[in-house]
Amino acid sequence: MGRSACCDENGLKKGPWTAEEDEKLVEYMERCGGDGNHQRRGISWRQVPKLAGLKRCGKSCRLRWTNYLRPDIKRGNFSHQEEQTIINLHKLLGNKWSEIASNLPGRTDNEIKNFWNTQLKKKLLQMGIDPVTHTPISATHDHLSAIAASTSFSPCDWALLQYLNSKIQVLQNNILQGQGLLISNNAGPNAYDQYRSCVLGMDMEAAAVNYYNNYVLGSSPSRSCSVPDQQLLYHHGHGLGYDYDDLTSATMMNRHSSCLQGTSFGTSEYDHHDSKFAIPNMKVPFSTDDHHHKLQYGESGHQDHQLPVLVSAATSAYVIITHDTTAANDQFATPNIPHQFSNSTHSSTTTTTTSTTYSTATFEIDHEVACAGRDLIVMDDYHQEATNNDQSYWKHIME
DNA sequence: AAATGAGGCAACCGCCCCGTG
DNA sequence: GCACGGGGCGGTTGCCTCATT
Repeated sequence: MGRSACCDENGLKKGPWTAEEDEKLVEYMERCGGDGNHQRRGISWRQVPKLAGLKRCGKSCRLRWTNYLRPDIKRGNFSHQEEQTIINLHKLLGNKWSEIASNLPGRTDNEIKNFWNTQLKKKLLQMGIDPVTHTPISATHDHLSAIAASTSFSPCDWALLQYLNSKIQVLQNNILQGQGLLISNNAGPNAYDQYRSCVLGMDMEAAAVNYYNNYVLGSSPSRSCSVPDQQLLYHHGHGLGYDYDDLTSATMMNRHSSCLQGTSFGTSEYDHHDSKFAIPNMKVPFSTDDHHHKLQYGESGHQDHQLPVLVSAATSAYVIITHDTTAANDQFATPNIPHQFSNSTHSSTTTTTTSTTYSTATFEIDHEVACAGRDLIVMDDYHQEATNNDQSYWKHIME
């Protein structure tokens, strides 16, 4: 037997709340000593309207209080940081608005849900990102998405798959160009390949062929997946770091020279300094384990804004560094530009959102640099620029 | 100036989960 | 184990505002 809706009871008001009703509810809640106290006293929300002198159902009171009248609610536009937090959490959690809200002090699930539905969704679509899957909208990626959804990867596999994806892009490009299935025609070994071969003893080319034959052409996934699609789908060389502290953010877009030209891959954000956002069962090369932390920055160093980028020989790439220049946030100077970009062309723009001003500089990684197999680590203004080609470094932080 | 449409957002609805008797 | 009530949650609705015609 279904339960009757709480508002079905006779004489109860529905619809928008008046100032007078708000006042009564606030007065009652204050009398109770704040949120939750009435519950601690054993008073249910159902009793609240009676005690507060309201002709509303308890549920309506609860919603009005939690979504609007609560004193700790933050009003006003969402900041750039909040936006990014929502996007990142939505990527990990989906439509778990309450869970997302719990990470945004002063914001309610309803508010976040509305903000997502009315603004963020559109924004992502404009960027060419599917707001449901957070993956680039393209046939190629849809195909890979389907594969990713049914396969599972160990931490090492994850890194491997990034690499394999770059190979697949090459393959697909070749197919498009009628060149056949030559997996290594234009991609010489880079430092990353060498690292994998030498440290892990893996034959990358063979692995790529194998992967492509079995999982792409053969569509024969045999493992279960614990890694979100988008992590697989972001092209090898995609930026993986993201600044949660709103000082500098960076996005890596990677495109293949022809088949993917013009395709926006959008952002690939991953909070690598706060484990609560970490994707389960995934260890990324730049994980913030203490060992790495001390190794790179000493006991008290920071690495929150470190943005490692692996650049495949098969790709050209852009790095977009977005720097928040909102007065309140501009505590640090402009981002360091890694010397890898010193000879690269770049452009810059300044964007102002409702609450944030940020400048965006785009740097094209020189193809020769990419082909030289440089493993780039892009640092923000907070830290020293760092470059690391050192296999021992990667070995260190990946183990 | 009036009509219309679009977008934003507060509020509601219905389902689900969990605790309790 | 079952029924019930309370609370929480996500999806949806409908009102309000503002821009456009």
